[in-house]
Amino acid sequence: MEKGYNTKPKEYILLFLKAHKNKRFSAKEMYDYIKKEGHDINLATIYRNVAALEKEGILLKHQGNDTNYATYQYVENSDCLAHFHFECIKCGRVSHLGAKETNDFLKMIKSKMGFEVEPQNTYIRGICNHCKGVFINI
Amino acid sequence: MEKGYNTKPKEYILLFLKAHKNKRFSAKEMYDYIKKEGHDINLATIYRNVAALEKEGILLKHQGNDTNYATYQYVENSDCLAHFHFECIKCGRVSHLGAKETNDFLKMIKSKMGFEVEPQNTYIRGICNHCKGVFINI
DNA sequence: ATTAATTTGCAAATCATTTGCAAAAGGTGA
DNA sequence: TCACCTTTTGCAAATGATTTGCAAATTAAT
Repeated sequence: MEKGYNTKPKEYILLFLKAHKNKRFSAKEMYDYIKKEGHDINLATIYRNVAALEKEGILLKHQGNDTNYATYQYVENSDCLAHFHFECIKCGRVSHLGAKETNDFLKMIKSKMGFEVEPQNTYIRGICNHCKGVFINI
Repeated sequence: MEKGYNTKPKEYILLFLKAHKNKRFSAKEMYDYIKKEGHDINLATIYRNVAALEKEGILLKHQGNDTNYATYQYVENSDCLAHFHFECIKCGRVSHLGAKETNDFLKMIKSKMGFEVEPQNTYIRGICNHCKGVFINI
């Protein structure tokens, strides 16, 4: 769960982002949407909250290469959008890399290469634990 | 070659970036360096020039995920030191991830997942800089 | 309810980047 | 080389996203 106090603004932000999973919104967009829903909120509060939520690993932050503002999105840990896949070149089994590790990697790629990666399309190929005999063979 | 007029400021910028290949600099950093070299230049001029040079594909632009400013770098077309590959889902172009980044990722995978990855078989899919209108890095 | 710690709202501050405009410089062709 | 037209520069002001200081409000625990 999220750390810190449970406040109205934080709740509005998370409710909104969870209701629009896997889409990315700028602070201003969240602000407008939440206002439109009839709730009062302050833009600075949104900035403070998304910064904290990102640090906690609850939101993903994106800095577009062509836009001058950041966007944030809520992703389920179990969502394939959030992670890389492994495909075993021997048995074809596909496993899933954690969202956190994936995100660390995405950040690195982005900062080092300026490359925009789409995890859901990405399969990393190698030899899986089964086929290596590390665990039990099928 | 670069388009447009050949002006002093443009020359200073390119000379500086070419003298520091594969490193990235913010507009302000270029400004400070060029000033320190004893040349006069204006910050707005730097912004206008790097924007143009990026459009021409001469410079790579990076928007760091943690910084709120863009950086630019001059990259040789022939630079290729990688094992990991990027495959653009738009144009199919394949580029190469740096050896350092590849290795960092391999280590992470190994320690987190016990997974043995074979980089040469691995294609990471996304949208390449070329298709984003930035630069080709083959 | 009291209290201490945290968070909010507001307005002002920051900071990177962009823009308008007049002056300066580049390139071309006579 | 000079005249001419186009592009680029420098400057200062504008913009736009994000951050910050601070007093007031809210939270969670006692």
